[in-house]
Amino acid sequence: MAEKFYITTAIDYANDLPHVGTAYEKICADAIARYKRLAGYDVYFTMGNDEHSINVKKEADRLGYSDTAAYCDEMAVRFEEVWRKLHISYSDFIRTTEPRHRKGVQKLFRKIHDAGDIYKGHYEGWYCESCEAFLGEKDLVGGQCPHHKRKPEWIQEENYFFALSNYQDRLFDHITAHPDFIRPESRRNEILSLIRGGLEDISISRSSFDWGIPLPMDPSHVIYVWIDALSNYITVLGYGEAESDLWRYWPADVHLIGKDITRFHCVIWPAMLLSAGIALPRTIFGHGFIDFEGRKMSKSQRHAVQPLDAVERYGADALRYFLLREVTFGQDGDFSWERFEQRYNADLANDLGNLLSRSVAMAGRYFEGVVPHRDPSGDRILMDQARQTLDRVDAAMSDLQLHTALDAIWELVRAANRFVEAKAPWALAKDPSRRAELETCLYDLLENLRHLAVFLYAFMPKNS
RNA sequence: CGCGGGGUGGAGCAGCUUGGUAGCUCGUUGGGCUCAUAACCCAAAGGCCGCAGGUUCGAAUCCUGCCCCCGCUACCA
Repeated sequence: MAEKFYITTAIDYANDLPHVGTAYEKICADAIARYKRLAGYDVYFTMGNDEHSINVKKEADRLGYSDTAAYCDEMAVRFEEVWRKLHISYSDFIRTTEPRHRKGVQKLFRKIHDAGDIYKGHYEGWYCESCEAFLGEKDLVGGQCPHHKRKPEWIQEENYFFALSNYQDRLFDHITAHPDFIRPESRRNEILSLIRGGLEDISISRSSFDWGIPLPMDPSHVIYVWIDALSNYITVLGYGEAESDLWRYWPADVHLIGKDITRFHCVIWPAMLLSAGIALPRTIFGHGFIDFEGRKMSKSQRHAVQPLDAVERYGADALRYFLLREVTFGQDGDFSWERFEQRYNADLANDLGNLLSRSVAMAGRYFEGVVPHRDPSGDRILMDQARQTLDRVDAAMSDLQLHTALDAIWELVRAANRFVEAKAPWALAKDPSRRAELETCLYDLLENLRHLAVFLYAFMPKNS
């Protein structure tokens, strides 16, 4: 039985189409998932849409939908279309409005409740309607919301709370004892200092609107959207069902998420799992953001790139390659058309494309396209290089260093181009007595292309 | 004292965990080859690795202080 590997991506708000930053996360996860499959693992890879956000409802209202669910249905279709065009090989796509999710969330909620970690309390504070959030005294400037220049209202609400503070010490100990629990290290440090500063209980229900999953013990409240969303990682494995074959994939080996939501994943989610008596995930990896032309992407300013624009112009593999190679995994990166075209031309077209082109042309010209035989006594320069590349790629992928893996592969590409220069097969072809050398040279080149195709499969599945 | 990220040849970046001749891509200059996509290969120029101290035989890499840029506060991964 193959060892299992479970990787998840964050589920996305269904109120707008994914931009390149959103796609980046799925592409990274897909590369990891494909690599693991190639390495023989039994991989499960999930993604989905988060549909219970109040922002989703507002967007549906704005567009004139009388039924928010109908809007979500359409968005789910469009999201999945984008992911398919990027060749994202996900195992399942979960939507938070699905019955299986609702059942799972309520089950988890009940578990936490039974553990004594949910209580009813009052929530009160200054509420800015424009921010849709409570503001602390120290946030106010002259008694006003600093962003909207208006006086917030004092609101009191009766809410259910999750006793997050109960888990402060256990979380801290777990993170300290497991260096790979939160990655990269900078995020880990951030979370540790956050916990050190003390955790407060959080409000986990809303009664001011009904777009969401009702509390099992009080249907007048809906469950806070983050509790709802985080649960997807287990509901997609059938947590809400009596029996699920998929449960063998838990715990997750990697939760791949954006750096902005590390707090939810590294504090609240593990605390929920601890409370419910469920095993914790192995690694939570917070990747960086992708800027566009040097500036943060923004939907309102229409400063963003649609992944499909890039796919139409250069193909999915080119976009995947650019993001995986150009961005140091874990850090922020920048997408610009200029850089993209540069990478495309230099790496894909010239280095790799030309290598393929010249190799195949020579095989055709000298051997009528038939792969020649190798002289066993010939040197193994290129073969040895490929062997080293395999080791380097494997080490890099085990450590989730996607950009390093591609670096290593491209060194092999350049080595192959150098190999051609060194062997000068066009000169060998003019000398019949060196026929064996020529055959070996071409054999090695073609064999190397085959190796490259395997190496590149995880990153560029279409063309490899 | 809010939290965090970054400052490396003209541009964009890696290296920093586990100190020991500063590396990659693009660009520039010169050369080579002709199988191939005006491609590919070789060579050269170009950096006091933000600043100042400290630890060390030795620091881009560890420690301390400072400066500058960016993100978190507005839908957003």
